Amino acid sequence: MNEIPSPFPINSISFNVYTALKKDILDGTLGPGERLIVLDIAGKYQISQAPVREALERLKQEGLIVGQPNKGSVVSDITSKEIRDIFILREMIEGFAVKESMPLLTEDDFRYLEHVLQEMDQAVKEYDSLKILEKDMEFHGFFYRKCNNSAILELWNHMKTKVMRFMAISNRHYSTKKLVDWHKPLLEAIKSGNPAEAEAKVIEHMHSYKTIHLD
Amino acid sequence: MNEIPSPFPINSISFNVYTALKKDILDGTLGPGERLIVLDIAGKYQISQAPVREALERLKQEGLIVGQPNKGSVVSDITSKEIRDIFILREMIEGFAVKESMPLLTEDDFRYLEHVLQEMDQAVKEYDSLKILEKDMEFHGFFYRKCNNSAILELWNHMKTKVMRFMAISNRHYSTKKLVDWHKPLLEAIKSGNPAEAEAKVIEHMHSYKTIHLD
DNA sequence: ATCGAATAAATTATCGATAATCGATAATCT
DNA sequence: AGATTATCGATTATCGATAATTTATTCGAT
Repeated sequence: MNEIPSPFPINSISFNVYTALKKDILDGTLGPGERLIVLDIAGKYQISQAPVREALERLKQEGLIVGQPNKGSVVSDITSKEIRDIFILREMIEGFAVKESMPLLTEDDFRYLEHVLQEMDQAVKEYDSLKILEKDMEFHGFFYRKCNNSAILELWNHMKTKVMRFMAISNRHYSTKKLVDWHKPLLEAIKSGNPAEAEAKVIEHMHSYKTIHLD
Repeated sequence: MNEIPSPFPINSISFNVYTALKKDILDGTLGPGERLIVLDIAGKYQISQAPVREALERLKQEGLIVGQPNKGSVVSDITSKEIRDIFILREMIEGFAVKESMPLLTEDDFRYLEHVLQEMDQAVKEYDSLKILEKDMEFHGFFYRKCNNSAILELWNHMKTKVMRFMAISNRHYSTKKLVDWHKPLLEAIKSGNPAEAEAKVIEHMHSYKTIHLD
């Protein structure tokens, strides 16, 4: 019954404005603290208030904006403390996600993961930090999807949004050659089929992230 | 900036209808699969569609209902698989939450936790399964709040809603004398100040839950 | 009888307007 | 002056109606 994770009318006005606002928030066009005024947005896109409200409600849900009763909405802030908290959490569960996924992985999966790393490599060469970030998320998200735990997958989607947002806001450029160097041995450990080794590598990996992202 | 967790006008029509619907869902008046038709609800409470839509959007956010584009909303189902997934996740993080909290706990905190257990004991004697459940959540939630990790606290609030809903739907009555017997040694281990021992007890505790809740 | 197209009914999505609320400033009182 | 109340502009919350979409029903052709 619960198959629909996006309870949002695709190709509807509300979905379009939601998408547009989300993009603006994620790429930093709308910075933290910026006010979102229903009538202004409705005017900008030449639509009525209803779909704007619906879009804002959705963004609230995702934590991208915060609102107070009768006082409208502002783009939410996100602190490095929150990101550190997320990486602490990831350190606890991502090893599990990888371990659980491992027995299920096929040759196709490995090819796919290698492909993602190739694209990441390419993005590094192009200094395209958004693309690097996306490929990084894709690589890690893969295991969260595969590990067959709905609670963990849901959690990942939440965390992912916040991390992406933080990277967009902070002007860290996330384009280090090291990033690819980190993922290759991790993938090798996973391919080797040794769960303990893979888990250790994941935890090490998370630790490195905390440094690159936050310190 | 992000202090407002409830972006909802209290004392507004939308808040009232949201509360009413939530109550109906949580106490089972509206069972899984039941359709929620905007105009019907608006008619029932003699209000217009807008606040109903807003309330539904909020319930969607909490996972209590699911909706498909242009097809309205139905009360969501929740499976024992989802609950099992949650306890697997809790097994990974609740030990951490307890360990992190331990150095911060005061005598007042211990007294409070003991008080909660007393109330749980009382609830067991009264066969009041809702109250038992609430006290259980309060006990465990305490550490999620104390552990100083926003991501983990947020996650807890999410998980809590689902577990409570599952217990409300399933006719398991959650009133076992064992429950209190489990918490007492857990609290003792925490009071003892030995993190490793406390963590072990937490994991054991989670394991027992999986049995009592699901098998 | 069964199928599918056409139509009707039900429901959601969107609209534009009105009412309620907020924050700031001006006016009034002590 | 200092504090309290009234007013104003801006914005949100709510409304009732219309448009768009989905679901149910009818009806003719096979």
